Amino acid sequence: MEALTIHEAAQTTGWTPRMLRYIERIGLIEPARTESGYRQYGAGELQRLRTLRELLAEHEIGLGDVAFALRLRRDEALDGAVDSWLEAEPQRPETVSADEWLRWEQEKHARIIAALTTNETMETAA
Amino acid sequence: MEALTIHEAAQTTGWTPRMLRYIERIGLIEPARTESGYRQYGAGELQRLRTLRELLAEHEIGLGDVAFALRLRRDEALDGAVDSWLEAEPQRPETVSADEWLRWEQEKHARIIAALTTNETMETAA
DNA sequence: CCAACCTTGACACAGCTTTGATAAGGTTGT
DNA sequence: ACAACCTTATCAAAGCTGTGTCAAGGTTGG
Repeated sequence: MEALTIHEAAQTTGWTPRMLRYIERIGLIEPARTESGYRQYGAGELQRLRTLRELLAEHEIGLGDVAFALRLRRDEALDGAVDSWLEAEPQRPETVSADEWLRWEQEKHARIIAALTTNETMETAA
Repeated sequence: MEALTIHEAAQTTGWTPRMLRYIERIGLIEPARTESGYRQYGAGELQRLRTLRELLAEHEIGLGDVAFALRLRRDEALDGAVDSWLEAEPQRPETVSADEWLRWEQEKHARIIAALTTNETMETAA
């Protein structure tokens, strides 16, 4: 036996067994099962359970939000529909020039990397 | 002057004034205001209100879901964090080498003990 | 100046989400 | 063979979402 049971996994990750089942039910983490149906949490799942906790805490989001993000990623039609609805959003302070927009897009990637590789709040306050 | 008041906008879009205020509160559609604070719905907003209805109905999602998608789009750090968490999704026990597994097993007990002594919110075994 | 709008704020309620507890029964290791 | 796990299903409670309605007061147009 190389995987942890649900109680062991709960203990090492800080969740409760109940929540582990719930997290499975909403499709976030689905551990393998033994012949007889016992859940088996492997190292990958344990790691993801821990980072999931951090994700929720650091950004004040809920499990349902992550589940929705997953749904977006799996349902291309939905993703496109939502995205194109948001795309039309005329909320920007003022219409930016094509130049500014291009630059924004180019810097976007760098900002994401930065956000992921630093633990600090990025105060690149424009 | 071609902007509609909240009641007029509600009637032409199928929402209620109450919901239009709610939709504004969660950041989805924020109409301009007159000097005295009256909401002014323009053609663009009316169109978006109608397509928002379709979006929700066609994909069985809620306003909160769209609000979250908007948040993702505005908060790059959050978007990156969620995305990278989901990225690791296909991780399964067998993706981990036997070496790592062995080490994991050896440390398992210590981890559980540590988790128990540093996190007393889980006094299960009730 | 008055009716008919608008504003924000609050109370209310159904329904869904999140989480716990408990029951009835199967699996496992010693 | 028995304790200590595991499973699913169900009941329950706290909290959030979506929505209506009403109140107190400001704005507007005829």
